Amino acid sequence: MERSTRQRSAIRDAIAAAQRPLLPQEVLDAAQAQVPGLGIATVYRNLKQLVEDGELQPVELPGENVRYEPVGHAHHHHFQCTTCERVFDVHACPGNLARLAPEGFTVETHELTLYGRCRECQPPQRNRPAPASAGRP
Amino acid sequence: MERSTRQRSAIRDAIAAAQRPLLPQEVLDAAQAQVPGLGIATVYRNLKQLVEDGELQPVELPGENVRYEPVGHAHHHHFQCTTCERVFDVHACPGNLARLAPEGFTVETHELTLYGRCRECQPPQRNRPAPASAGRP
DNA sequence: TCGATGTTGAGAGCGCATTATCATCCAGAA
DNA sequence: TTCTGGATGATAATGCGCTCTCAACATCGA
Repeated sequence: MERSTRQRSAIRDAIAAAQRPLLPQEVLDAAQAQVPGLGIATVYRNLKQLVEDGELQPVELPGENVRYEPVGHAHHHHFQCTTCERVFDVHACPGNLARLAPEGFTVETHELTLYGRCRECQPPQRNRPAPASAGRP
Repeated sequence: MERSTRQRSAIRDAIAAAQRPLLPQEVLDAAQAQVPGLGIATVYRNLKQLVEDGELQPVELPGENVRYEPVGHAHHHHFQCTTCERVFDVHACPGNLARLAPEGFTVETHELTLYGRCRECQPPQRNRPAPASAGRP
C-alpha cells in the first residue's frame, strides 16, 4: 500500500501553501525547509504520483517547464511576472473565444497567459513603499 | 558577406508557403521537396539567422517546441488542432485583458491559444464532405 | 575562369529536464 | 519490537532539441 512519509507530506504542503503553480525545483526548495535532505528524484516521483492520484495538475506555459498546482480550481488562467518569473492564478476568463477562430474551425478550449508585473515587482513610485523581495530575485 | 544558397531559399519559401508557424522538422520536410539533401543543421542555422535578420519570429505555445513564422503580422494569436497538432494563425484578439489580472498586478501583454479542430480535421457529418488529409495524420 | 571564403551535411557533442538504478531507510502491520 | 516491502537519496542514465566541428562544396567578386 501507499505509505505516508515526511517527504510526501512536505511536498504536498509546499504546493498547497504556495497558492500558485510551482516548478519541480521550486517544490524542492520549499519542501526542503521541512525535510532538509529531500532529493529532487523524490520530488519528481511524488509529483508524478500526485498527478496520477488526481491531486495535482500540470500547468504548461509557453516556453516554460511544467509547473504543478492542486486540482479543483474552476476554469482559470495564469499570469507570469516578467520580472520574478513566478506564475500566479488568474480567476477570470474573457469567455466567448470561439468566435475568434477562422471559419470552419471548431474551438474546444483555450489557454490564456497574461504577462506583466506582479504585486511585489511593481516599479517603485512616489508615495508607495518599495517592492518586497520576490523570493526569486 | 551573406550568400544566397538554394538551401536558404528553400527554407524561406517553405515557411512563406505554409501560411502557419512551422516546427524546424516541418521546415525540413517541406524544404526537402526543393532541396532533397537538406540537413537539419542547416535548417536550425538558417532559422536562427532569419530570426536575427528580423525575417522570422519564434512562436511558443504551451508544452510545444518553438515554431517559426514570418514577422510583419499584426498582433495575433494561434490555434492548435487537437487532431493533427498543426498550428494556425488567428487574426483576432479578445482585447482588454488587463482587467482580468489580480489587484495590484500590471498587465503588459498576453498570449492566447485556442484548441480544437481545424477545418480539415472536422468529424464527418451528414451532408458534408469527409475531411481532407491533414498532412500529419 | 579562378580563388577566397561563406555555406553545407553528417555526425558528434552539449545542456537540460526527467527517469532509472540500487543500496539503504523506515512506515506500519503483526 | 520485529519484520517486510514501499519509499528515499545519490548518482548514472536517458531522451531530445539544438549546436558545434570539420572536410567538402559552391557562391560571387575579381
